[in-house]
Amino acid sequence: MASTTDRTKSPARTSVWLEGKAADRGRRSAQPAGLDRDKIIDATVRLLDAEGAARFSMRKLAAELNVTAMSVYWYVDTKDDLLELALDAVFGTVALPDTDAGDWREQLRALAAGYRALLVRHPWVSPLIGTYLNIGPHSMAFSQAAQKIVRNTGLPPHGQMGGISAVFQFVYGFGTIEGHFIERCAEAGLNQDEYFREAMGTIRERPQYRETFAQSDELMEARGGDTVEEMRERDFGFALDLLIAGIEAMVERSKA
Amino acid sequence: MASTTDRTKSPARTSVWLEGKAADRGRRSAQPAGLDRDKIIDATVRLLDAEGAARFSMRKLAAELNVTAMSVYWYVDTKDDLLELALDAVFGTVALPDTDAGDWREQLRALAAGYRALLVRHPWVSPLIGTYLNIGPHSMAFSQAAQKIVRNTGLPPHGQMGGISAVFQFVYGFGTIEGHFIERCAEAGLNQDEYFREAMGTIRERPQYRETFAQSDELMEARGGDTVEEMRERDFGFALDLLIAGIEAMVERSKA
DNA sequence: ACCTGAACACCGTTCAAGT
DNA sequence: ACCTGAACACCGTTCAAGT
Repeated sequence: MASTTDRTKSPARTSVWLEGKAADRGRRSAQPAGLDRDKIIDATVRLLDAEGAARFSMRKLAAELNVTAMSVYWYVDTKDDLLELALDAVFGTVALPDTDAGDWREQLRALAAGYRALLVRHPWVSPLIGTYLNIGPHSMAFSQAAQKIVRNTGLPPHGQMGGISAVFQFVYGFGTIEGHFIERCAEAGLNQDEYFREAMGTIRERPQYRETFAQSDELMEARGGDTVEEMRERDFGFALDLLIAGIEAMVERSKA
Repeated sequence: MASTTDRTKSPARTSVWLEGKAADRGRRSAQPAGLDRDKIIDATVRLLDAEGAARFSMRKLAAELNVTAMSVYWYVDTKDDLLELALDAVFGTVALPDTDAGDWREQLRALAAGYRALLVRHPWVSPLIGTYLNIGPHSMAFSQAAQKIVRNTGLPPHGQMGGISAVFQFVYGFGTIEGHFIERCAEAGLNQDEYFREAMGTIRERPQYRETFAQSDELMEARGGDTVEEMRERDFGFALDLLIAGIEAMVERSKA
C-alpha cells in the first residue's frame, strides 16, 4: 500500500540504502534528547508491533520518544526511509543456518521456519517486503543464505532462481496470511479457535455461501488437527514436503 | 498496511460482504448524479490502476465522478469497504478453467497464469488480498476453482490445503514482486530492462555489495534469457514445473 | 432518496528560528 | 549540531442541512 510520502517531489531515490541527506547522521550519542538512529528504529519496531502499521505515525513515534514531531527528521529523510530501516532491522533477527554443513533439506526447513516466524511476529513486515527493494545488509544476508541453500540442492543453475521463488514466495504468502489472521484475533480479543469458529459461523449463515461451504467442509474435516494452529502446522509441513519433493524431482530430471 | 480507517470506533465488522448500513443501496439508477455502486467501483479500479493505492483518496474519487466528496458515502460505508468491493470486482476478471474436463496440470497452469496476470495488471491488489477476508462472490469462485483443481490431482485430503498453499502462495508472491517492479519502471519512465540495468549498476557501485553480488552474477548468467521478461518467464515456468513435480511425488508417496 | 458544506481530528513534510 | 513551532497541503469521516 506504500506509505503516504507522495508529497515529496524529489528525484525519487528508491531506497534508504542508496543514501539521502540524513544518511550518516545520528550514529553518535550524548545529544540533547539522547536520540540516535538506532533508538528511533527500535521505537519504530516497537510501535509497529504494538499498534500495527495503520496506526503508526511520525507524530506518535515522536511522542513515544519524548520529542517533538520534527526531531526525527534530523535522522531520517522520510517516513518511507524509516520503515525501510525498520524492515531491515527485523530481518536481522532471523537466524541463518550454517550453509556449509549438513543436509540442504534441513537448512531449507530452518530458513523457511525463521522467515515464517518473522512474518508472524511482525505482521507489518509483509507489505513492506513487497514495497521496498530489500537491499539492506540484513535482507541481503538473508537472500544470500537462501541462494546458498538452493545451490546445495543440486538444482541446475537455470532452475535455481525458480527454486528459490517457489519456496520463499510460498512462505511469504503463508506467513502473510497467518500473521494477518493472528492480528485480527488480537484485535477482536479472541483466541484463534474462537475467532475461527465465529468467522465460520457468520459466513455460513449467509445463504449464498451455503453451497460453497459444503465443499470446503470435507476438506476441513480431512485436514485434521483439533486447533487452528495444528491445522496450520500440518498444512505448512505438507507444503514444505511437497516443495522439497519437487526440488528432488527436478534434480533427477536434470540428470536424465 | 491496511487503509486509514481507524477513526471509526464501530464494533468492527470485518467485511463488506457481512453487510453494513449502505449494503443494499445504489443498485438502481436515474439518480440526480447518475451514481450507483457499480459506477463507483469502476471508477475506483480505474483510479487505482492509473495512480496506485498510495495516491488514491475518497476526495479524488469523488472529483473523478463529478460529485462532492461525501456523496460516495451514500453507497459505501467506508473506504475499506470500497477497496474490498474493488478487490472482488477484479477477481471477477480472472478466467476460471473448466475443472470438470482435462488434465489437472493444464487447469493448474491456467489458473496460476490468470492469478499472476491479475496481480501484475493491478499491483494494488496484492496488499488488499493480505488485508481483507476475501469472501466476496468472485474471490470465493476463484478459491473454489483452486480447490477443485487440487482435488483433481489425487493428493490425499489432508494434503490438499497444503497443496493449494504451495501453488497459489507462490504465485501470489511472484506476482506481487513482478507487479511492483513493473510499477516502479513506469514511475521511473524506463522499460524493464533499462530499469534493471540501472538498479544493478547503482547497487553494484556500493563497495559493501561487491562481494555479495559476485555470487549472484553467476546465477544471473545461468538463468539465461536476454530480457528481464524472458528471465521471469523462465523462472516462473521452472517453479511451476517444480510444484507440479512435487504434487506428483506426494501423490505417489500417499499410495505407498 | 440522494447530495452538499462545513467542520473535526488527524496526517507527512517544509521552513525559519532557536539553543 | 540538534531540536522546536508554526504552517501547508493534504487525509477519512460525521453531521446537519438542503432538494
